[in-house]
Amino acid sequence: MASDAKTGDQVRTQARGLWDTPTVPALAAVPAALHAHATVLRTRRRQTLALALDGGETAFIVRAGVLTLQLTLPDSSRQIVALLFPGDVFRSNFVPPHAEATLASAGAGEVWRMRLAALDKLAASDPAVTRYLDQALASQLARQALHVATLGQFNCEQRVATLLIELALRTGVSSPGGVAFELPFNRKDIADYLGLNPDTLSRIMSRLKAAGVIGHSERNRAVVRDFRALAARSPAARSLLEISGGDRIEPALGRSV
Amino acid sequence: MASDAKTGDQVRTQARGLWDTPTVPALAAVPAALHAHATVLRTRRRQTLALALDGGETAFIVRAGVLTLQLTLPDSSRQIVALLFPGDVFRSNFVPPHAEATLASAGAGEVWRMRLAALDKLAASDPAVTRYLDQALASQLARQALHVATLGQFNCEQRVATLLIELALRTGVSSPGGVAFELPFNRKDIADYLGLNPDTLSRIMSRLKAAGVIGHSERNRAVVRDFRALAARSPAARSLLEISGGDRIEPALGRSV
DNA sequence: CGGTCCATTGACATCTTTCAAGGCTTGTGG
DNA sequence: CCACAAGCCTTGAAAGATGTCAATGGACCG
Repeated sequence: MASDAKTGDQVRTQARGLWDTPTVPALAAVPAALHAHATVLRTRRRQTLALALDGGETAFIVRAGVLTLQLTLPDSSRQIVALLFPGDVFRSNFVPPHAEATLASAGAGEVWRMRLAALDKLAASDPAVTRYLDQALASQLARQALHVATLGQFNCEQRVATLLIELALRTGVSSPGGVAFELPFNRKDIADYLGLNPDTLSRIMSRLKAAGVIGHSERNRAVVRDFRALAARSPAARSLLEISGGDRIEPALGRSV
Repeated sequence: MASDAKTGDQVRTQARGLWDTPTVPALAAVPAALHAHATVLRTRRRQTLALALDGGETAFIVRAGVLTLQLTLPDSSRQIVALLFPGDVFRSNFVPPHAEATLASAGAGEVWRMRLAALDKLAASDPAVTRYLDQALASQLARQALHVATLGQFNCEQRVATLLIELALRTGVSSPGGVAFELPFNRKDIADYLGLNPDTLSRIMSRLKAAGVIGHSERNRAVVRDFRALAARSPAARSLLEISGGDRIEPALGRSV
């Protein structure tokens, strides 16, 4: 079955796909026109971005790093509603009223900010911008749908596996021990994203470590030792591979999921 | 405090807001241009709508009734990802790959269908269409964010209360016993939307009935006897009121939430 | 009238959270 | 360089919430 050769290929393919090229197809196509009209923000870890720019609606385009969209409803704890990766577009009118919404940078990153009106105007005049916005939105909505399914149907372990896969695909780099990546969030953040509690999350991570799926690593970093085993634990693995990893990686893992 | 007068006002206002006028502001503004280019579909209860129109991407605009977007991932049960109400727009490229997605009509309704390419073309040439699509999308994303928070943070009862409020605001009609509305879904559907199991849902409903919050009613219908008590059980009540009910209703309930 | 489907409800199993204790990492100041 | 403090992470035990299974009952349909 030439399994040795295949394995070698997969590793190479993964390393390339995961690190050297833009992981999100849309990112490559961000129209230059946007840059000209946007303010470039360099964000630090945990920095929050004001949603309203002196009263007006605002649009954000993620260029590097990861943003979190947090929502706190009255008498309820915080939910991290979505993770925004490079290429993603966020508009301040995407958040519900009467909710405390926060856009925060998880790690260091770069964000382009502009007035919503300016973006609209740009979109109206430049078809490339329109196409880009459409595509970015479709990708985000698809991911949001997966996230909803994750929260609604998955158990603890499946949720954690799903997040690890998503982060590995987005920000992972192939290294001797497996795919390594930053965890730009602390336990509480991850728990709030996955709708579970930090203690439970910690237990799951310990279990995954014990099973050899992920490795021990420093604070704020993680290493996936056995990507297939991880993928086997998330019903969303195939979908995430296609969305985040592109076609390069998907065939390599198609069989194992 | 003139509370009698106020109560009277509230009831009248609610009845009007909930029934006689379009509940979604965006709906009123659906550009006529869309109608000319769309196929009008009359949907029956449980009818599914094919996502691809002979190979091409498709767009749907809900005019009447409620649609459900269902997602089934491998080795996982079905999740109803979103409810689509009149005015909402759905594009077939909003669903993730490698997932079995279904768009289904909950009750009888009317849907406009057109090719995505045709809609894009229309949006490019008609600013009113663009504005409408933007607004519809923003509203849907805001609701989706609430739904994520609902699934991630709310307990059973809060989730059920949230759905009841949403349906009451969208499709409810003020009647002697309270606000009555169709439940276009069976228990399993509701459970799949809220990420819980039908038995649990049944228990919650019984508890709400016992508490006098909702009334007994025929199959497929529900009556909210005490809207305030219901609103008090959902952290998302205020947000839903503003999104779905418009400003007419919100002040009336502001104090009780 | 009987059959079928769906809703309800109890008993029990399982999963998840809560609470509390302890350990590890990081940063600070001597 | 070490000691100490603060914050975060880990882990056990117990409680609570939710899911599962099975029996029952009620509504609709032929």
